[in-house]
Amino acid sequence: MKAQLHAYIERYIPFSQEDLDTFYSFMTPEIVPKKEFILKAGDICKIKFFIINGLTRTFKIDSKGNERIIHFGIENWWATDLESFVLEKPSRLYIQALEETTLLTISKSNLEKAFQVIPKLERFFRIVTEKTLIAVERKNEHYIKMNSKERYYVFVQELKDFSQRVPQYMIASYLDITPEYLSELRKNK
Amino acid sequence: MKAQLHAYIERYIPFSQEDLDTFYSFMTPEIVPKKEFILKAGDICKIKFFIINGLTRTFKIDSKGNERIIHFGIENWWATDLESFVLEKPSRLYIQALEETTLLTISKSNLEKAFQVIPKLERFFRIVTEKTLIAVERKNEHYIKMNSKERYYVFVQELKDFSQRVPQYMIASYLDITPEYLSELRKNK
DNA sequence: CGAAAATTTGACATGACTCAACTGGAGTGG
DNA sequence: CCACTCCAGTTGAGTCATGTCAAATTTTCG
Repeated sequence: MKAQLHAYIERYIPFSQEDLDTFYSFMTPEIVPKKEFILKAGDICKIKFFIINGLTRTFKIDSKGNERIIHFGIENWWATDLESFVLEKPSRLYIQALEETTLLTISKSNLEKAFQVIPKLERFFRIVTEKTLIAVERKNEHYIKMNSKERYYVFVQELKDFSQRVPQYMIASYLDITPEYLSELRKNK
Repeated sequence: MKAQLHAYIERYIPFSQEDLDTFYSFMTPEIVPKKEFILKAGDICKIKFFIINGLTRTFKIDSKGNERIIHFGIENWWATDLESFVLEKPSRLYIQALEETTLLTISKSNLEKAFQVIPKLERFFRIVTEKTLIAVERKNEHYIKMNSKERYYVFVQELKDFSQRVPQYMIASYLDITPEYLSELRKNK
């Protein structure tokens, strides 16, 4: 777990074993069973979760009461409601484990301490945030500006194995399609 | 101009006059006339632009040849194609001044130098990137998951004065609606 | 095995787009 | 300062993609 975190960080910056030990000491491992929530709307997101393995989904409830999946999280991703975390305001999002998921958690206060002790972590999180931003913008460009059929094919093509782990109605939700219509699309392949 | 940058940075971190002088020495001011492009698709985005005043739009050309506006940029925003800038690959975006626009530009290599000389800039850009990510995600949540009418009303409500500076067909493009249909929506207010 | 959840099917409704034509201002040049 | 052009915005007719709702079918899992 520690080694995995180390490898992940070293993708972006050089990081000594000492730094790793220090950073790791601010974190708490946690195993979350399937279906359990790690964040609920209304709560303030005070913890960042680094996913060691497993699968999460982040979703909100729209004005009609439907769940809308915003993104999935897999190993080596951070699951957080950044808006809630940064601004310390109640979240509008839910984050739920779809499989048994192993996490490394770090509280906001511990993260700030870590920044003080290991300044290069600022660089690391700057880069990680940039990567996340790029991914989010690419999703928008890719998906939103296509019609449903294109979106579905791009999704399946890019994430073939992943699309097996998730029920179809969740993929529909993520792609902003009704489950019925997605079913239609699959038929007329 | 320097003072404006200083005030902007100090929103997020304390920043001495010396640091400012150093940082500023890596930057180049530039005035871009209306309609001019500061980035074109195909080019690699090697420069970050900080907008002192004026107005830009970032857009792409979709598969049908239509312009799709991704976002606007006003004073105290950074205009960049982050994906192109970070990964050094050809951009798919255009960035164009809609009004005469004053910019502070910094090249990627100068930015890296600045990070080395002023490590706390890492923190600054970490925070700025987080803010940007929050804004992008909020746009998605707000706009994309609503129907056109709702999107339009939210937009006008939140950006009333701004919506005056921009022709209607650009607002339509930003909201992902055809200009004809937006016209329809406005009528049935 | 049985109940609950997920997927499919079909009939119908509608939001949003396309295309073409028209209107009205805002330059621009003679 | 008029005539002309050009561009943004509006209108309307027709169409299509996608959504809604309700029911049937299949799959999953305790």
